This record gives sequence, structure tokens and C-alpha cells, in this order.
Amino acid sequence: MTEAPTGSSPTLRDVATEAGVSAATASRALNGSTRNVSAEKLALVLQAAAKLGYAPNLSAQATARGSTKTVALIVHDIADPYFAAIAAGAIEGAEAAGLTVTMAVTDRSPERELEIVSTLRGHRPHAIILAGSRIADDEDALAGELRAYEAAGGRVAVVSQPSLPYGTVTVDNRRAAEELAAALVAHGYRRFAVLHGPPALRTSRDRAEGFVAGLAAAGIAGAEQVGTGFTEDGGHAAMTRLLDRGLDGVELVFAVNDVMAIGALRALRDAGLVPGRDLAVAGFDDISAATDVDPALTTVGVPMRAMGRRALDLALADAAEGEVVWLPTTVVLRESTPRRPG
Amino acid sequence: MTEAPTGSSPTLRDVATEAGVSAATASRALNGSTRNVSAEKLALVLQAAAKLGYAPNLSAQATARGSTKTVALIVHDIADPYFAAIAAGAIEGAEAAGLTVTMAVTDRSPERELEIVSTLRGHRPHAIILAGSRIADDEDALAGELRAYEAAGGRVAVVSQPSLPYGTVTVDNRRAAEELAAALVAHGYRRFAVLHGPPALRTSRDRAEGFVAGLAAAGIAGAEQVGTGFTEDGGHAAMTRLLDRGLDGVELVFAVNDVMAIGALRALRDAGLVPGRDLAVAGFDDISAATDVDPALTTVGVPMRAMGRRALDLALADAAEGEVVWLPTTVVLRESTPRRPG
DNA sequence: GATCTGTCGGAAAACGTATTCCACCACCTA
DNA sequence: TAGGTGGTGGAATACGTTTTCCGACAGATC
Repeated sequence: MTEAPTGSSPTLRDVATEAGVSAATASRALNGSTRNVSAEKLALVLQAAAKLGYAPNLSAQATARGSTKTVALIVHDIADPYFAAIAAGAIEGAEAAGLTVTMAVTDRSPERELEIVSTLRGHRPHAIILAGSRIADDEDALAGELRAYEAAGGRVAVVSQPSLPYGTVTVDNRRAAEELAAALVAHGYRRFAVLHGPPALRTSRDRAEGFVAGLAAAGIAGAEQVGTGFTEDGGHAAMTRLLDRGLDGVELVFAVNDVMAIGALRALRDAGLVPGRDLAVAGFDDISAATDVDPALTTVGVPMRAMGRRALDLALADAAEGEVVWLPTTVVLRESTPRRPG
Repeated sequence: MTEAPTGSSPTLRDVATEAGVSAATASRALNGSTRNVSAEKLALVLQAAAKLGYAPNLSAQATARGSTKTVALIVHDIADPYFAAIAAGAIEGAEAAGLTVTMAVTDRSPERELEIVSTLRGHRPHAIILAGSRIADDEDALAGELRAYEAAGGRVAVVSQPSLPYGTVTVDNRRAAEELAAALVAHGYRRFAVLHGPPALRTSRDRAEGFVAGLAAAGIAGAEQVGTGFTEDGGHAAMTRLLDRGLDGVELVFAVNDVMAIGALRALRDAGLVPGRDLAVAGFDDISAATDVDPALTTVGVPMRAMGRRALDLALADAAEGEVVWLPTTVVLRESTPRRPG
């Protein structure tokens, strides 16, 4: 239908000549912002743009304006439902604000993360959102890189990592775990084990410690600790190890996140046990799979999608320097932790 | 430690003056590609860049070079494990190739998708990857937009949509569903119902039709069809509707994807029935949750992550114009469809 | 010793857009 | 009618890079 100039897309100048105006006028007509052009020329330009299928070169726009319309999102693993939900919230917010999202995954490697932030700096994104807690060690290098980015006018927001000096949206993992522990004690449980992730992972530590603190507050001495990976396979392995070693009276296993808990459920079934009846299991996060498994998983509801959304808002708002937004959690008791007759 | 010029990051010229060379030399030193600079100047430039914390402005680079190092990925819903897995594969491949990924989600809206492709065109990404089958109707407008993008030198790859004229990676949904049907008949099932998605969704249609064809090949007349949304809630609603209407001898329900099947499982439990015993359920995709639910879900294994990875490779390879890569599927029989005594 | 060849550095143009600055015109006011 | 005022269009410049083009110089060949 229209001429297809092979090799490259139509430029603003093409549109301008097609419309019989100058490039400046064409630019003004298409952005509309600062100054207004006569209705007549405006129509001409719009028509020419439509005819040529013009799409402004955003890279050129960015270099001319000195700022981009993109937001960078860094997650550990996009296939993990926790991060997927956060990403969904962040993307939703970004699209609402007319921004495009560039995404990178760290695979939980601090070096990779550093590399990513460094590369990202080159993109000059409007904001960088870091999702998921990271290993404590790398924070020096990471902080340096982020400071450079911020010094250049970039914004940073963090999800679930209240230890970096940026706008942060998080939940009170410690307190929520305490509440979960209290609720489970109220259900009649007395002997516990905890499946936790790498100790350097702050989120994991807070949840495990909070749970033990909650038990202590209820007069229960302690809980057996089993370290493992932060993944479903990690949960499976840890549960298997626990079973091999002998349950020794443990009535309930608390895994510091749902994917680990689901792995533990699977390990129980693999061992011929019935989760909920033979051994209770609780998790943390309330990912959607928590209601899909049978027995449905007792857990702590974390508003992941909202966290992503709020993180984006935080990154876009100029005000908040080191503001921390605490989102509420809710203890959700389900069939994986039935009330104990005792 | 070093001067932090507030407001903007150091530019190539800053590095050049710091090193005492021209901008051209600095550029050559940092890219290394076309021409070589003397070892002495190279060291000077590298040192200056490190000292200033220089990160090249990729937007400016892109306008100068006329090409970007980004790949755009379009999915329907990143919180859906199917798309999350595909995205993970694509991102993995992109990072391996030194590309950054920009991501957009359509929420299954054809208009939104069109808008996204149009905006994306402005980014001049190296390639666009479309994941997930789309409604048939919008293909004209979408195809036009994509053609414009391609005419300008962009590459397109598609996942699971063998109807667009681009490099495509997909699975044989029809045949796989046939095989699943055959396997289930061999297990002793005789009366079936099918929970399918919107009929305009090609993937849904292929799977439903394939399943019925497989039944026919085994001498079974047909199956009750229930239309619904392509989501977990859709599966739940459809299953509930089916139960309300009366099972009428149906022994097995096939949902055209796993999230729907999992929704159906939940509906069964909500109705006080035991999935697997009272009614068998099968899905499609083999998302990781399929092994987490109880009973574990019979399904068709689809290599989602590999599909994302291959799609990226396809988009990067110049050769394949309309090449279609068929990835193998495997029928996976699990406890949700126990062998029938009959 | 003169010319050719090859290498390396810098000046300048290019990429596609936004924006500043200036000229122009029409209109309104005194 | 003269002078101001506000709005509109275009030429030119800027953004931060890459790349072309040209000059300078060193070494090799005759």
C-alpha cells in the first residue's frame, strides 16, 4: 500500500518532507507538549506519519532529551512464582506510566548482579528496581555501582531488602513469622523443625529467627534447623534429609518460603507419608500454588504483586529518599496444619 | 574517591580529555573492534574510564550505530508459569548473547499487543519475540505492524503460533493431544469431557480437537465440551459448571492446559470430591506445579524453557525466514488418571 | 635518497531527535 | 498609524556516540 523503504524505517525528516513542513514543526506536532502548531500543519504531520508508518526512534529521542522512558527490573529467577508476581506488579505499574521495562535475571549470583547493574547503567534507565534479598557480602560493590547510577540522576527502589539506602517496599518477615508460630502453637503444635535457606540471605534468616522467637514467646524452647537451598529442590532435599535422620517427635515443619514447603510436601509423599496427617507443613509467601497443593498450604500471605507495583511508584516519586514502605502480611491457616486434638 | 559530577554521568569526551587523547581514540580503545590503538594510549584510556566510572551511553551508541543490543519479549501474562518458563529460557539465551531484554505483557488483549509492538518498534530492538498464541482476528493489524518492523531490518520470532510467517518454535499440539487421548483410553477410560479456552485461541482449539480425534481413532464417539477462560479461575469455573450440570457418566476431564486443570482439581475438592478417584483429570504443558499438586497431574510435557531459548536463537539467526522448529512433547501419566480396573 | 605502503591519531561528519533562537506575521492597543 | 505583543515556523545547534576521511609518520623497497 505505501512505499516500504527497505533497510530502515522512516525518520522524522521523512515525515516532515512528506508533510511539507520543517523537522522542528514535525517534532512539535508529534510530541504536542511545549508549543502548539497550527491545526492545519498538525493534521498534515499526523497524516504523513500515519501514511509512512512512522515510529520515533526512541534511542535518538533519549540522547536528545537526555533521559529515557525505561525502567530496569532485576530479579533472581523469573520462573520462580514469587519473582514472577513481583515482576507482574512492576510491569503493570510501568505500563500504566508509559514506561517500558527491561528485565535481567541474576540467577542468585552476586557477580552476575553486579555485572547487570553495571551494564544497565549504560541504558540510563529512569529507575532501577532490585527485587529479592541478596547475599550480604556483595553489598559494597553493588552499593558503589548504585551510588554512581544515582549520582547521575537515576532512581533506585528495592523490594524486600530493607538494608540498602533506597526507597524500599518490604514486609516485616520477622514479626510475620512470629505470628505464624503463635498461631501454630495455638493450634496445638509443640515440636517444630525449620527448613531455612542460605544463612547469608537476610529474608531467610529473618523468617527463621522470627519463627523461633515466636515459639520462645509461647514457651517453646527451640526448633531443629535444617539448612538448604532457597528453591523447591532445596526444600525436597532438606525434608528428605530430615526424614532420614529421624523425625524424633517433630510435629510441624516450617519452610521459610512456599516453594521450599512445596518441595517438602513432595518429599513427604515420596516417602509414603501423608502431609498434614503424619506431619504438618507451613510455608511463607502464599504463592498461588499454595492453594493448589493438597493439603492446601498454611503460610503467610505476602502481597507480592502489590510490592512490585509499589516499588515502581516509589522509584518514580522524587520525594522518598530512603523511605521504607511496610506492606501488611496475613497468617493463612489451611489444611496442611490441621488443629491438633491434643 | 573520584569526582562525582552530580547530575550526569561522565561522557566519552570526559574520558578522552582525562586520558589526553581525542574522542575518536577513546571510542576505538573502548570498543577494540575495527582498528587498533597503540598499547600506550589504550592503557591510558582504560585507566581513565575506570577512574571516572565511565559507562557508555547505550542510547547514543544505538543512534550512532543504527542498531541496538536489545531483544523485546512479549508475553500474555508473566505470572503464568507457562510464560514465566518461556521468558526464563529467552532471557537466558539473550544474556548469553550479550543482549538485554525488554519485556511487555499483553494481558491477552489484542489491542494492547498491537500497541506494544508499535511502541517497541520505536526501540529498534534487534529482535521481537512473540510468546503465546493470539486471537485470530487481530492478525491483520499485527501482521502489518510486524511487517513494518521487519522491513526496517528487525527480526521476529514466534513461540507456539505456527501461523505467522516468521521463525517459529512450537510443539505439535494436535498430535500430542491425540497421543494423550490414546494413552488414557489404554488406561481404561471411556467417557470424557474437555475444558477448552476461547475457540479463537488456536492452541486451545488444536489441543481440544486433537484430543477428540485421538478418541475417535480409539473408537470413542466424542466428548462433552465446556468453554472457559484460559486461566486457573477459568478451569475452576468450568469444572464447577460441569459438576452442577451433572457428570452423566464422565470419567475423565481433559483441560487444555495445566493451570486450567489445576483450577479444575480445586473445584473438585471444593465440591467434596476426590480427584483421581471420583473423577480423573488431565492437563497440558507439564508446568512445575503439575508435580506439586496431589494427585500429581497427568499431562503432556512441553519444553517451555527450551522453547524460549530456541526462539531467541531463531531470532538471532539470519537464515531462517519462516522456519518452524517442532519441539518434542511427551505424555506423562501420573496419579490424577489412575488405571481403571474396568 | 626517493617513493610506496602501512599504521595510527585527530578533526569532522553522521546518526535521529529535541530545543533554542530568531524571523515573521497578524492583531491589538494607544 | 506606530508600536508593542503573542503566536507560529524554520534554521541551527545540541545530545553522546561511531565512523569516515585525511594527515603525519615510520619502515620497507628500489
